[in-house]
Amino acid sequence: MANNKLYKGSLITIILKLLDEGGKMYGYEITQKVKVITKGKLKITEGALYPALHKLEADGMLDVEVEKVDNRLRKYYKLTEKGSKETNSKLQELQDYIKTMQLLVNPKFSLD
Amino acid sequence: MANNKLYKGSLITIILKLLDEGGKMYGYEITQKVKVITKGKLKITEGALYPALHKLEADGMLDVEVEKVDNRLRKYYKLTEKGSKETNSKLQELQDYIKTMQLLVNPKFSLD
DNA sequence: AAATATACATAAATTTCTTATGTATAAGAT
DNA sequence: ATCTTATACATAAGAAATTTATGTATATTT
Repeated sequence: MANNKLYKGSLITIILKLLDEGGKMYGYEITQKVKVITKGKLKITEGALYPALHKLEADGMLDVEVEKVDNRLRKYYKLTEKGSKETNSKLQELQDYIKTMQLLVNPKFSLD
Repeated sequence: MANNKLYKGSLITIILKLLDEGGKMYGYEITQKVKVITKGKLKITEGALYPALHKLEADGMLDVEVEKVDNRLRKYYKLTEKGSKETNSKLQELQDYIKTMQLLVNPKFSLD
């Protein structure tokens, strides 16, 4: 993703949040959107993205709708109700993670 | 660590930062310190911690010093100069990660 | 005509962590 | 006295997420 191991574990959160905003998106579109938003700093690889989308679908988080545009296939994904709840949960986990990490690395007060 | 996949990839950063503050610490001490600072939210397991310490040592980030206290063994680790630089680098990566993730999940402005 | 972009997919290998297990001493509880 | 918990290290099997490497196919740009 970015030669930065901290992104490990973040892919599902990113996908869910983009779908939460974007309404419905297809895989390739997600990779491009992430590139634009992060100004190229973060690149979602296909080898990570597609299995992640398949897993989210299998877990009932996403619904799929296949379309053919310019004779090319697109698989549009959108959040199910379950996926919408999961998005909120994942975003909360991200906020918790950030708070906890800042506790660990920003020792404003001595805690001994 | 916390049933939150976002912590994946964070262990090295946590260890390095604690050693940066603590001067020298031994493994068990690190697990306890993390528990205290995070009020029990984050627990470093031994199965993750010890291999991580060994790897950091092998990579020249840490120096070891064995001590015997109350007839029990302690392996004190401290940052080498290389490890000190790596700490700064890892902390920068954490700030970058947080900024990028906030860009992705806090769409203050429409970017289309 | 060749290279790049769009659009999907999977499989082997790697990395990181969990879970389980093992050894050994010290301290606290019953 | 004995059992449990705490202190202190260690490793190995398995799981999960991702990287890297391929593969197919059509459209667009050079």
